[in-house]
Amino acid sequence: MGLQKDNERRVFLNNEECPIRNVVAQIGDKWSILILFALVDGPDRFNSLKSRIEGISQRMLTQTLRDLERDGFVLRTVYPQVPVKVEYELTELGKGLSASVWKLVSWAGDHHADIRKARQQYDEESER
Amino acid sequence: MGLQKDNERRVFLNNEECPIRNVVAQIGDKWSILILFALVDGPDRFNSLKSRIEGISQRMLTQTLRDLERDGFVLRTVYPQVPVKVEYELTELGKGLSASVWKLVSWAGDHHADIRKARQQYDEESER
DNA sequence: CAGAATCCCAGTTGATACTG
DNA sequence: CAGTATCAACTGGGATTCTG
Repeated sequence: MGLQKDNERRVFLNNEECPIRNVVAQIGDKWSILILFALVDGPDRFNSLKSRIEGISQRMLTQTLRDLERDGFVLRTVYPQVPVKVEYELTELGKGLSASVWKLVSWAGDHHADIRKARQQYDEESER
Repeated sequence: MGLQKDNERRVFLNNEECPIRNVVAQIGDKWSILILFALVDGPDRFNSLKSRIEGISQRMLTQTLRDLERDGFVLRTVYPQVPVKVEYELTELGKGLSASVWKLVSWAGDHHADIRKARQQYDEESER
């Protein structure tokens, strides 16, 4: 797993086998999770995604979709019409990932107030 | 929640209230999760952490610990001896976060093979 | 419509040296 | 021991322009 339980537990980096760096880091970027969630309702087209995901540039949407496709989370289908139509949808793997990430986001949502409070308190204390 | 269910679901960015950007993005950096996991076994000292987390620089360890402390995930205790001793440990909030992240990492671990396979396949296909 | 290609800056990170 | 300070290098990502 890349995480090993030794006498002294060590946490590894640069380990090809490590899912933490290899997967979590992959979706820890600025846009992956947002795209994943934008697709949970069903397939969607490039420009539709672009308009639904606030603030994303076309460059980043393309790039992040490619990465997600590469990892098997997203399926890209081209319909050869004029003009061309391209649909993106979650694979089964992608749905699993989304569900799993969703739990984390839920936790974050539930504890968001605590975090903001801690942050505020920390900032106040460090001012003095 | 920052995520809203409209007729057309939109995903927001730059929303102060949004836990996705505010929390997940916070721990989506290069080191936070590693540090969190390094602390699940119990309190640890600065230099011990540094040696257990492979590849982290002292600068990044300091900085990331500060951020985690600010968010209320980590507690920092200074023992005024000579030389000084500083211990870091997870707060209750931090334990909750770790547990929650752990589920995601577990999922990643379970499906890591699938992801690597997809990645390999994608790369092979794009070579031609 | 759905991108590909460039350019370029701002923020992040690493390396190094110094300190209470 | 546990940092802080500084500077250089790297890189993610936005803006813009062009195309099948």
